[in-house]
Amino acid sequence: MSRLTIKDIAKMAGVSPTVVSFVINGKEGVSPKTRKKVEEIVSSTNFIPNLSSRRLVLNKSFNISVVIKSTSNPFNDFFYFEIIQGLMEKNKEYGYNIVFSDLSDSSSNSSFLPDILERGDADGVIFLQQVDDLVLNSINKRNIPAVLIDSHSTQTFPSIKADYSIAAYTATKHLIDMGHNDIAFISSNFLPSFYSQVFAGFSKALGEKGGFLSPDWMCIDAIDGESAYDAMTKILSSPRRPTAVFCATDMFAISAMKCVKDHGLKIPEDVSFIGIDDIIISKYVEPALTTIKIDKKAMGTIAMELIVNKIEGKPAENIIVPSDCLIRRGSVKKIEYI
Amino acid sequence: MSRLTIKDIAKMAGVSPTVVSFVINGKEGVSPKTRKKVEEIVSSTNFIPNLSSRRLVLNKSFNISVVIKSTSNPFNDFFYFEIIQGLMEKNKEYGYNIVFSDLSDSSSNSSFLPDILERGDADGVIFLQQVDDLVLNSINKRNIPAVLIDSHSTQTFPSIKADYSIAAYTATKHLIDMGHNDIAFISSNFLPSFYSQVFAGFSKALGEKGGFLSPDWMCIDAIDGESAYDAMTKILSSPRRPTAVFCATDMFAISAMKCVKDHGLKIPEDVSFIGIDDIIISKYVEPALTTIKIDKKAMGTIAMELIVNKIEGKPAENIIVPSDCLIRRGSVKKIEYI
DNA sequence: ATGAAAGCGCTAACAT
DNA sequence: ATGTTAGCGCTTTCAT
Repeated sequence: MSRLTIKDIAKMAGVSPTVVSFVINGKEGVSPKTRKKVEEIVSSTNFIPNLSSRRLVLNKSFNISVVIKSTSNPFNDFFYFEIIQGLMEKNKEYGYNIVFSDLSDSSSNSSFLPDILERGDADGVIFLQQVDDLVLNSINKRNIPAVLIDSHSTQTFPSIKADYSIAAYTATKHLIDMGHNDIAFISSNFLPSFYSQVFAGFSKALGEKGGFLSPDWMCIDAIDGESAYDAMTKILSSPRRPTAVFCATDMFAISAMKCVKDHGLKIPEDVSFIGIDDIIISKYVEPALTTIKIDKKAMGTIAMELIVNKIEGKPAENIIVPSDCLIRRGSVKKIEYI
Repeated sequence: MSRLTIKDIAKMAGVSPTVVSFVINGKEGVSPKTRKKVEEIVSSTNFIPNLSSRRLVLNKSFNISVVIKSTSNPFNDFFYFEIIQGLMEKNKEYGYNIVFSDLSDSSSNSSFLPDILERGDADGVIFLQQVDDLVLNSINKRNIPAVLIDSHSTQTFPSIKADYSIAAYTATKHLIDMGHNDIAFISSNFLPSFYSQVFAGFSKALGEKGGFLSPDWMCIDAIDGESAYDAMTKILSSPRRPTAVFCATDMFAISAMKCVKDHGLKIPEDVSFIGIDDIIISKYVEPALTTIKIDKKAMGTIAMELIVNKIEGKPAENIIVPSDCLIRRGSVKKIEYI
């Protein structure tokens, strides 16, 4: 027994397929009486119109592509997963198919895009985190509606970002409020826009307090857990030890904390730590990491709204999610001056 | 400028659409000469046939649905993500669209299935972790090819599982080999098949050594981090303290370790811990958790193979992934008898 | 080996 | 308000 078609329903209702189509799509121009009859038959037979034929005739795939860039870094996965939850939740309102691709997809063929985009099988695409400009150029050329999440690209796509300057300011300010003056700095400068935001926020907070930057304590080339660990080793080997360390990401903080513990020092008694992101794991490290929450689920939710707007031809502005939410846990000690 | 169609290519090559279709799909019955001509035009124009029309005529969606059950438990997410990576990686060979749905999808309508399955828009479905029998019954009724990952369902779908009996045995054996005799047990009995496997492996290892189970140290109703914490509290309040704790999941272990630390005890000096799963976070807790690795990426890879086999009508057996891989880290102390 | 033509299930213009 | 009909872009049967 194969599935019912719109023709079957039409026959059963004694009307034409057009009428059934109108009823299904909630269009005007059907008398209340026939509408009701058709609706009854549709619901009693559990009829669902074949999506493939709609795709063909409407020239719409009902797919939204979500592309993530595969890295070997498991921390990114945490970041992704929360965004994805937001995406899926919001999509329940829209009913698209959320199709995942890994950007390394494309390494196989000559193009830069995942297969689904290459074959024009997505109505829109959402990019998670950093994307190459090459990829974005391809998207532009093909005129595929796109939005960027937490990207630091210079391209002009609607994007949803955090304000890392505010986040860094809030974090540093907290350290200062807790009595810290001697604050080390660990960041990546791999993404210039990210770095400049973070540094701006950090130095603004420090400047307000009349504090200063100690070159021995400035590490700007961390890139992953390991290099953050190394950075911390270097900081600890400097003549004076900072009372607190500001880290541009929780991932850096967690690795640097490990370094401090390996040196036999106590957190937060000997050194305090603060991060940015509030990745899931931060709650579970010892001590739990004080950090600035970047609301990744909200990023997903908003991204979904933006892409649907774009697909429907409505305007879609850039959005910046609140980035000043301090999550106080156990990694920052209050210094009492007596 | 709209996209090229097979007709355009046919015209350019001076042949009929049929021939182009044959060439694209690698079918016999085209002279080498025309085949070559068509191939050249196809590749020079970057022609990719419209997937929607193939979907319609072939009655195939080219979608594989991956359904995850949304829980509030972030640990599950780690588990998912590794599986998903395996799925996506393997899918590069097949080229399906991997479409994600959250099972709570269905709460909106009267059915139990995600929309994509309800409307017959997936060629197959992969279920991650536990699924209700109600859902599986619906799948059966609709004759949708399905495979189960790490499910403890009694239904007869091809499934890819870990052997938690072997895992528990390996873990407990390691504790014993490290000199432990007094071993506490924390597990969930929520999924009977999971529980019986775990208990069987645990007691087998203990029995071989002539050890015994202390009722005070048996907790079988942990269900999440919190309850595992509580279970550990109870164990610590018993007259004698175990030297080691076996935990059926890393998540239980991590929470129970927190409890032990909160009691001012040291791990592994005072109490040793072992878990099962090797979730990402286990590497980062303090001390890093010794555990049994369940290869989740492999589970994803294999699941992809199985579902494609099923879709193509080939046989698809059950697969059990190796479950005896001990990952030694810092949470188990060797007891020296002097 | 190649081409003509029907048809997959729907939508939407166009009649009535 | 309702029906007829022509496609959407492919695959596939059937002629040639």
